[in-house]
Amino acid sequence: MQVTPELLSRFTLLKPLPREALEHLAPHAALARYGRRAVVLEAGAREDRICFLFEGRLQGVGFTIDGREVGLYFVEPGDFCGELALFDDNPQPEFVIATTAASVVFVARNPLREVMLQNSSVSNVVGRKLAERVRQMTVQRTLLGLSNVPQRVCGQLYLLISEARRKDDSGEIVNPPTHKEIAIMLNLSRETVTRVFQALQSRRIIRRDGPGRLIVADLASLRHFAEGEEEL
Amino acid sequence: MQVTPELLSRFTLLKPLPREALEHLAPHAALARYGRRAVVLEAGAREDRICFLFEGRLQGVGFTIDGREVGLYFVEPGDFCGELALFDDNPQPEFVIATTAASVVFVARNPLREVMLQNSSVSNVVGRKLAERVRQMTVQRTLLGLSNVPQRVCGQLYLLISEARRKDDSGEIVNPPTHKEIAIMLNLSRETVTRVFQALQSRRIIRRDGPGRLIVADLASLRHFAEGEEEL
DNA sequence: AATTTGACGTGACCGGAGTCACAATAGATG
DNA sequence: CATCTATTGTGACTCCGGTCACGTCAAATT
Repeated sequence: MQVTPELLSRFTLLKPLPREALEHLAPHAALARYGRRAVVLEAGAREDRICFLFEGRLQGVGFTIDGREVGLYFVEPGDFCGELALFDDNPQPEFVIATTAASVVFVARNPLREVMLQNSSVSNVVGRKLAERVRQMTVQRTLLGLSNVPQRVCGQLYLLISEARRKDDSGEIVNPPTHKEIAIMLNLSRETVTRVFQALQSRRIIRRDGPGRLIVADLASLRHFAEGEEEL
Repeated sequence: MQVTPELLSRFTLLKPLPREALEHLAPHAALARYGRRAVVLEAGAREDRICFLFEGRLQGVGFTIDGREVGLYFVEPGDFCGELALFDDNPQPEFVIATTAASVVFVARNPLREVMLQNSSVSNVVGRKLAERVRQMTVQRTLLGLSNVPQRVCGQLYLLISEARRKDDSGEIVNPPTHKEIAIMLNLSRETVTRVFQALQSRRIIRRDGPGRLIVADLASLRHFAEGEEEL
């Protein structure tokens, strides 16, 4: 399917690009749709394209040597993944899986590399994004250091909100990850996540709103629990 | 203390630079020495320099909200840290601490940035290095997914060897981290790491050689344990 | 040499998260 | 609508790593 420069410009990474760069990239871009649980990027593959998420939610997933899943990061609409291919030719280190039905735009690696090298301001943007990814991984890793497990879950929920929009004293998470998907992010079992969710629901801090929406009714309380000022 | 271009060229990141670039950087570089436990880079600070490790060992360390230490990565001689400052102006996300007496070379950020932007091949090198860091963090995170704790410790030891030199069926770790420093890398208590080390020593797989050297006598066995083919 | 400090070693206890097993939904699919 | 599958919910039990409380030892510091 053909992709217009306008569509490309809707991604924060590509937005600052000059019009001509976008027109140069558009022929090398393709739209794709994935169902839940589909593999978007394959670990170990020498991917020659970058993946921009248009709608839905993706998750970077690794596997331990004993076959256990490890959650690495979530990808929100407007963001992207597989960007390591822009910097070197090594294989993609982790799987990227659609946690919901998702539509993505693939942009071929080499044209994007060229644009990046010619336009040093673009290079800056990509570098900044990669740096941002490192910071995000650091925060995620720090979450794992919390010995109090409910606190860990609340921290993850809080991260999921700040990444999405958040208003006043409440927020919402669209296309929330399943308990299992949250569990592998936090090195927990699915049951433990379920129990924490139960506790939060009974305290009216969170609430489901249909299939694809999780409402955080009391953001302040959530933050208290995340910061350990109160125990669940 | 003044730094010569020759000294700068001994770092893998700077080695490929043309002579004139090194001469341009040298006046903006300074040598510094740190004692054990000294803070080399401060979290939250807007560092305006990149840190190249000449000898010793550094560790990136974060803190959870409840004050617990979290180990993020080790820095080996020849490598560097604080490189996020090259890409954006956000503060340094984590502490970098000397786990042994260490000598480092600081290079001012802005001159290095200029060299990086002018010489696109240099920009590539820095980008590759950052990508490498992301891969390394991914591996480290995956280690944490292992439910078998001795396996986790063996995996970390194995990583520490591959980063240093490794020959035939044995290897050595110079300036090995303390048990505590390994523990925070793996979300374990110091005592647990000690117990695993005891088990490995009694099986003649590892052995201390003076204060600053850890010998891995049986690398094959270590790998077996790391890969879970055998249980400790 | 005496003292202090920090790293390492080791046992006992206990809490809490993993595991297992199964029930109850809710979404997909025919 | 009926069926099937994935997700969520929940209890019971187990076990293993954290915590605490020491002791030992080597190295640095006075």
